[in-house]
Order: sequence, then C-alpha cells, then structure tokens
Amino acid sequence: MGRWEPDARGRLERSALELYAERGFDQTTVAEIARRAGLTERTFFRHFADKREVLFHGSHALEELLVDAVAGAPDTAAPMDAIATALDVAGGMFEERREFARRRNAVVAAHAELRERELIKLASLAASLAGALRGRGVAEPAASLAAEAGIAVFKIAFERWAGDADGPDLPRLMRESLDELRAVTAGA
Amino acid sequence: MGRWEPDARGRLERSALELYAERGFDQTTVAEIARRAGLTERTFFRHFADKREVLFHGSHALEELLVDAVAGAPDTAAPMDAIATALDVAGGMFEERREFARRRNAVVAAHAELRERELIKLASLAASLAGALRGRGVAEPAASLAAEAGIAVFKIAFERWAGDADGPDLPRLMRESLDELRAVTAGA
DNA sequence: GTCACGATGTCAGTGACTGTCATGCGGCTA
DNA sequence: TAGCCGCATGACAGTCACTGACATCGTGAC
Repeated sequence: MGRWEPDARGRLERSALELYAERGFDQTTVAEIARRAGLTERTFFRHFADKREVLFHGSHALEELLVDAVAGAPDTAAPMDAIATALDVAGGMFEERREFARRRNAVVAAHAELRERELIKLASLAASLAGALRGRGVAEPAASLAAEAGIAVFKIAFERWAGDADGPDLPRLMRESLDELRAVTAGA
Repeated sequence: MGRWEPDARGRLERSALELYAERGFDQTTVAEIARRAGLTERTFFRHFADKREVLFHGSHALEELLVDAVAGAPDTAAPMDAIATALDVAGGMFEERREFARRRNAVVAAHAELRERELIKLASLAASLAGALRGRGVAEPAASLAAEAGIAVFKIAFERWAGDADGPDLPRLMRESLDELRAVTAGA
C-alpha cells in the first residue's frame, strides 16, 4: 500500500459528481471537491485540466471503443453501416451503466459550460470516427459527413433515452433514429 | 453626440478580435481589450457575459436569419429542402463577409475554449431550426434529425471553405456537402 | 431648472488555475 | 543496510476572469 489512499482520481470524480448534483456546478468550489476526496485543490488540478473535465474522463475510453467498432466492421459494410455498428456498441455501453449515465447526464444538462464540454467531446469523437472511416477507404467529405451524421443520431437518441426512463433501450433508440435520419434525408 | 464615444460594443468586439489574433486568446487579458477600446474591464463584462462571448455576438442574427428561411420555405418543400434553403442563405451571408469570417474563424479554430463556444452556438442553432421545422408540421424526432444533419453539412462545408481560400464559394460547398450526405445515408 | 435615466467608472472581493518549492514513502543500487 | 531517487501530494503565493455595490455625470422629459 502506498503512502496515500489509492485511486485519488476516482475519489475526485465521485466527489465532484456528488457535489455538482447536490448543490449545482456553480455553487461547488474545487477546494470543496478536493476536501471531500481527502486531497487538496492543487492535486485536483494535477489530475484534471479544469473544473469541468472531471466529469469527462470516460470519454476517451468511449472514443477508443467506437473507433475500434468502426475499424472492425465487415469490409463489405457501407460507411453508414460501419457507423451503425459503433452506435450499437455505444448504446450497449451506456445501457450497462444506466444509473450512472443518467445521473451524470442530469448534471451536465443543467449547466451550459458542461454542455459545451460535452459538445467538444462529441466533436472530437466525430473526428476520430471520420479518421476510422478514412482508414476503411472512405474519401472526404463523405467520411466526415457520415461521422457527423452518426453523432447527430447519437445525440438525439441519447437525449430521448435520458429523458424517458421507461422508454425503449438505447440501442433500439439509436437504430430508430438512424432509420428516421435515412428517411428524412432521402430523395433529391 | 453622447457623453461617450459611440458604439462601445463594436469597439470592444474589434479590439478583442485584433488582440486575440495578434497575441492569442490566452495571452490577452480583458483589461487590455477594454483599454484598447477606451473603456474599463467592468464595462466589457456589462456588454459580454465572458471573454469568449465577444466573438459570438453575431450568432443571434444568423440564427434569426436561418429560422426565417426555414419558416419561409415553400409549403411543399420537404424538411431537408427547407433546411437546404437556410443553408443557402447562410452561405450567402458568410460569402458577403469573406475577409472578416475567415479572420474570425482562424482565431476561433486556434483555441479549444472558443471552439467549445462555437459548438454550443451551433447546437442552439440546430434547436431553433428544429423548432422552425416543427412549426411547419414536421414531427419529432425527424425535425431534430433534419436540423442536426443540416448543421453537420454546415460545419463541414464551412471548414472546407475556411481552409481553402481559392476553392468554390460557400453556397456551392453547402450544396455539394448536402448531396454527399444524401448519398452516404442512402440505402438500408 | 430639476430630475430621473442610462452608460460608464471605481473598488473590493471570490474563486479558477498556475508556478515553484518542500515533503516523505517505496524502490533501486551499492 | 545505507544512501539515493522518483513520484504523488502538500503548501503557498500570484494572476486574472468575473461579480456586486455604489459613485458619476451628460441627456432628455417635464
């Protein structure tokens, strides 16, 4: 055992989510988060670039997962089908963490600065997915457009999922939304 | 003539853009922006909610313009055709302000916090466009999906336009990107 | 002429974030 | 076993974004 309690980063993440949910993002100081985690403010900023980032540590893992899904889709799959594979994986991942995902989303949705951070994470995800599509031989701008369309589907399906605890599961909402997008963009 | 020089807000906007371009966003303090505009830091924050917002004052006007375009599209137009009308209007607007738009975009693209703000403005625009589509009788989630797809087209066309000063004009890139999106989402 | 109004200035305060140096446990090496 | 080093954390001072409260003073209504 080390000199300190283990998992400082995890303690900070949990303390931050609790406090943001209890009092709101603005009414929580970094010093309070650190104190609840048994650490100091300075240590918080060694683990997270800013007060928002503490809620977004998982986004990198999600990005890797989805990039792998796109890269691993059958060679014969069309670009949007590769994206659909990734959306399925994402839906499964969130469905496994229903409680946490919904609690975290409520906090993020309640504050504009946190929504901003969420949007730039999604933009980064779109860029990575576009890269994965290019790796499959898809040209620009088709790769970026397919990736952005996939993120649009993700956003809308996720929003509906988070807002209706008794509705369909997320993978299903993803598939329905993708079908809806195909319908609405069809035709000249 | 008033007690003060006129157009304080405009002076602040111009001073900010100049300084962000000259030294970078981080290396510019609000006090410096205000001093160059002949005002004080406190006055800056009376006009703009924060240091980033000074670059995004125009986004509200853009939003109104595009909402009107969607609302004013022919009754017979399909959802994506109404969106296409709005994209055409947007393309024209930026094309009229080529120089300014490109200079401003270079500043925004250079700093993650500014890109975040841009993304939330685009998300707000998407929400307004979805509202305009609902006003035309389009149901959810089709309205939101069409709006988000339109924003995806806008983002990618704008990026190509900003990155290639000698390329096609923006309305043309918008139309090409929309056609690409239709092609990539087509098929089951 | 008076008076309310509105845009700005002044000043003090909070809190996010950073740079720098100190501390002490665990492991490595002689 | 002794000395040393790396690494996670603490302590502390400093900058700057942003806010609240109050003062100032041309302008226009009456």
